[in-house]
Amino acid sequence: MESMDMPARTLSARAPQNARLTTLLDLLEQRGQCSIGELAERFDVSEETIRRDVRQLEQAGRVQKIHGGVCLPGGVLEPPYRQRLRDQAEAKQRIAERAVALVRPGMTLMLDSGTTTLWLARALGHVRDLTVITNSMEIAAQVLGHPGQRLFVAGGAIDPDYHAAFGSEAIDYCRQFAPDLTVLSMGAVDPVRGFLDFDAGEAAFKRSLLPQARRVAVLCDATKFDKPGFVQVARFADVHDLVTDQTPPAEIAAAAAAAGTAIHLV
Amino acid sequence: MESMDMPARTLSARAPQNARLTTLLDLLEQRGQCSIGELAERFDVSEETIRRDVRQLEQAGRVQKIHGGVCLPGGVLEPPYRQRLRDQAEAKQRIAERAVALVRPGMTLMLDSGTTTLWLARALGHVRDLTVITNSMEIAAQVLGHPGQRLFVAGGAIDPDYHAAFGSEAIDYCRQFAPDLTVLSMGAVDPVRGFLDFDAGEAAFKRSLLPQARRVAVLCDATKFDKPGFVQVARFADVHDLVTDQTPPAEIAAAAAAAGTAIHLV
DNA sequence: TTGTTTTGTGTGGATTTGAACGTTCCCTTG
DNA sequence: CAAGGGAACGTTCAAATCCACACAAAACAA
Repeated sequence: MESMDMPARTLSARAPQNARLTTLLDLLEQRGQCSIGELAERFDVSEETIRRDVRQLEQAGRVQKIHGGVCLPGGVLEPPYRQRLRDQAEAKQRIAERAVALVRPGMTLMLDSGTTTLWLARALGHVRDLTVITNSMEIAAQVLGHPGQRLFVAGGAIDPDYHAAFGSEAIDYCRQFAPDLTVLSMGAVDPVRGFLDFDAGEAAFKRSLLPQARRVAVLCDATKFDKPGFVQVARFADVHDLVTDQTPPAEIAAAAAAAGTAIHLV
Repeated sequence: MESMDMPARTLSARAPQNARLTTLLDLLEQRGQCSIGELAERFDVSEETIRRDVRQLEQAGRVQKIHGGVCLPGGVLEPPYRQRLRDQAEAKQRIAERAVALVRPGMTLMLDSGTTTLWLARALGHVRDLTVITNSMEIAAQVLGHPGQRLFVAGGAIDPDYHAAFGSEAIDYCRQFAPDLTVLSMGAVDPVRGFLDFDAGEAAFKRSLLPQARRVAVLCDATKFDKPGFVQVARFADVHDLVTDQTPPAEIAAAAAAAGTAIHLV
């Protein structure tokens, strides 16, 4: 396994063949972290052998190497939501700060799950007298830290990837609200099919929000313009505001103009 | 490296760096603030090393440096929530670790909002194949960080003091589940009236959980034994297990024994 | 036997740690 | 209000520790 011409992917899916690797993982899950020397003594092998094992497990994403030892993945320095925030972080943050201008004190806001909307929730920290409805646990945690903001959460089964509820309970719960502004993040934008997403459940939830909203804003960075979408969420005519960080392609700009969607650049 | 007969939380000297950061954060959540010298002595490293750790954590936004020590971020506006979390923190943590013994892999758990149940959610981090239902945003955030645990959240209007949903939507949502174990924290215990709480809404939510549960456990520290309650939540006969940190007064012990409530001391 | 995989050892490089030293900040005293 | 003492802070540098790579020995299978 030294040379890199063989894909290390072979052991990532199923359980490791080596008995020592499984025992090591068990030990880690029991203890949370171990030092290299400790493990070497425990298995009665050299420290270098342990390091090789740890390297394999790290490539498979099962553990995390640290100086002096090994621990379970999910570092202390990065709470889970921060990891996903890193992608296109500057662009998303700028977009979120621009979107704050769409919000007035006293408004009722619906924020769907998504990293860009999470940035928006953060940027709204100083706005008082706000009512926020969301299906995202991350956004809920954020809003709870903001004094003077009321929070309503759509519950149900929580998707472990998105940390949000997309089920029928969440859809039914949101139907009772008539938010002044509904803010959505989106997986892709297509000049013909409008706003698209990759996950069917997520898309169905977002679609259900459209009829209730007085105004709909979509936040997306420029990387979404040349991505192939999967499930349709909204047409251009459904969206009043599109906040993005780069001038969209001509076809998209034309479709937005024809449908009356205002484009806000940052 | 010493033997590991100590509890996992009090790490032996010379643990890997990441372990120190984790433990430092845990300590800070219990105490609210610590001095540099105190931490250096606690971890048996130089003060300079602690300062370097603190710098890292500060850059990650997890702590805040102050002259002479370190404290949790958030500043002057301390929500009552964090105060309760620190109150009797060691006792609650010990109680939570004892309560882990009531949980088996594969179980479905209902955890109500409360600082002791939040400690339990933390202590359950390494238990695989668990289904958790909760109305607490804090517990939800905690469980989302645990791989292999499914999460269902009861939503609705979120109480800004408790960070949890107590409304009729939450009650209705929880009615569909039949958890193997329902864990409640409680505001007070009375030999005659049983288990009591201070908030009517919270009490109504907890009461609604009792008929669904196969087994009910109450976690409460000893300070709850001589507090005057306000709203009744459950009788002794409704509760199968009471986990606490000190021998309860004779009247309470007698009432528990008469009703068949098992008392677990830590 | 031969070839492959795993393990142990040695070396150079990288990271972390602790002590020393100059600076900054807080608080008391005049 | 200013000055000064002292504690805390950040920086620098040497020592210790840890890590990755290379290569040889050992275990194993064909």
